[in-house]
Amino acid sequence: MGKKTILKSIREQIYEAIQKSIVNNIYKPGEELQIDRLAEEFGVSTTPIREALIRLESSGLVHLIPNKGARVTAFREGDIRDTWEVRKLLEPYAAGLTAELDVNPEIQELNAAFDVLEKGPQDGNLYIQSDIRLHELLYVHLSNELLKETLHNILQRSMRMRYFAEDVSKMHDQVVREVISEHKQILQALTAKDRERTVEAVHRHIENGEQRALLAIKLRNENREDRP
Amino acid sequence: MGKKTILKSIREQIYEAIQKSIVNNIYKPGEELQIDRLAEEFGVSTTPIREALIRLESSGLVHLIPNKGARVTAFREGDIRDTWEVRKLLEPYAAGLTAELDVNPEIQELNAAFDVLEKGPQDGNLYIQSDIRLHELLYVHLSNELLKETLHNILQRSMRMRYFAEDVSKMHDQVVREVISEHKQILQALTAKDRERTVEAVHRHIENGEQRALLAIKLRNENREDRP
DNA sequence: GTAAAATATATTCTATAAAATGTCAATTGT
DNA sequence: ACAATTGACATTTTATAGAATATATTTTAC
Repeated sequence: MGKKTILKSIREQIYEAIQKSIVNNIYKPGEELQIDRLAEEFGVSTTPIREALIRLESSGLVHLIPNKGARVTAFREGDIRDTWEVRKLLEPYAAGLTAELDVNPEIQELNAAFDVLEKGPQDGNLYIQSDIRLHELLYVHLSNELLKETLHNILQRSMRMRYFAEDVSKMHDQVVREVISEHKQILQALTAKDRERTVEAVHRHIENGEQRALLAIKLRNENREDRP
Repeated sequence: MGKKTILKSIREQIYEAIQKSIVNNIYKPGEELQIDRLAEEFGVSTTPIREALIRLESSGLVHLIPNKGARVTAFREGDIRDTWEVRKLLEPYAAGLTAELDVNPEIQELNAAFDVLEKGPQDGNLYIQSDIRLHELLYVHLSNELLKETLHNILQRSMRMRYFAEDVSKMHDQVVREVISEHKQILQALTAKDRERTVEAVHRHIENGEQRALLAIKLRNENREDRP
C-alpha cells in the first residue's frame, strides 16, 4: 500500500531509455556503450545494463562483440537500402489490411495535426510525433502479432536512420511539405477504405522516403569529409 | 596454450542449446524453464542462463513473465496462420532474388538428397536436414542482412510449429512425397534461374505447408481432447 | 621488435534482496 | 456446525548487486 510499487523492472527501464537515446541519435552510430559507465550513469549495477544491451542487440540497435563490448550499431548507405527493402515488403501490406478496419477517429486526429503543420510555423516536435503516429496507425490495429512486432522493429531502425541522416530541426520546408502531402494521400485512401489505393500510396511514400534518406546521408557524408 | 580455449561464450552455447531444444520440441510449448534447474543441468551459474533466456524471448521462442519466470512460448492455430502470413511476404521474394544468383553446387547436393529420399526407405533425419537446407538456400546468399535475419527468425518459428504439429517420425509417406515434389519444383526453377517461376513455386509450397501444419495441429488437438 | 607485465573491460559466479506462491489455521458467514 | 474466505508465515524463485575470473589491449622493459 504505502510502499513504492515498481511498475517495470530495472532492466526494462534501462532498455527503453537506451533504445530511445539510440533512435533519437543521442547515442551516435558506432559509439561505445561501456557497461560500467552506463551502470554508474543510471545508478544501478551492471547486471540490468548487460541484460538491456542483450535485448537491444536482438532489435538491431546495438552490436555486441564478445569480450570486447557493445557499440551502437553503425550503418551505411547500403543498410538504408536493406531496411527500406524489407519495409516495402511489409508496411504496404499491413496498411492494406488496416484499410479494411475502422480507424476513423485516429484519421481525424492526424488530419488535424497535418493541417496545423501545413499552415502554422515549423514545429519539429509535432512533425515527428505525427509522423510516428501515422506509421504506427498502419499496423497497430492488426491481429497478427508477429507482423506487428516485425514491422515495429523495422520502423525503429528506419526512424533512427532518417533522424540521423536529416537532422529534423534543420529540415527544409519543401521536404516537410512533401512528406505531409504523402501522408494526407495515405489518410485519404484509408478513409475511403480502399485497400489497393492504400497499398499504393504507402508504397510510394516509402520509396520517396528512401530517396530522401539516401540523399540526406550522402549530403551528410560529403560535409563530413573535410574535418580535423 | 595448453589451456582449453573457449570458442563461444557460455551464454552463446546455452542460447544455442535451448533454442535447438525448443525448435525440436524437446522443450514443449508452455513448459516452464526454471533458471536454477537449467543452471544445474548445464553446470553453470544462473547468469548465462538468464541472458540466454532474454535473447530467446526476443526471437519469440520463450515467453518471460516478470518476477514469475520463463516458459516455452505456447501457440495456437492462429499463430500458425500469423507466422505463415509473414512468411508468404518474405520468403518467396527472397527466393526470387536467390534465383538470380549462382547456387548450382548446392542445388546438385539437394537434388541428390531428395532422390535418395524418394527411392530409399523413410529417413526422418535426412528428410529434416534437407528440408532445412533447402529453405536456407532460399535466402542465405543474399546480401540484405536484415532480410536474412528476419527470415531466419520466422523460419525457426515455422519449423517448430511444423515439427510439433506433425511428429515427423510418424509422418505419412504421402505427405513426404508431396513435400519432396514441391521442393524439386523449386530447385528446377532455381536451376533455370527463372525468378518469377521460383517466386510462384515457393509461394505454392508455403501455402501447402500451411495447410499441412494446420491440418496436423487440428488432428493433434482432437487426439488430446480425450485424456485424463 | 618481441615478450612480459600491467591495465582495462567483459564475463561469470556467488550472495542478498524482493517478489510470488502455497499452506494452514483462524475467522467469518450461512 | 460447516464451508468459504482471509491473512500471516514459510517456501520457492526471480531480480539485482557486488566480487572474482577470464580475456583483450596497451605499455614497458629488454
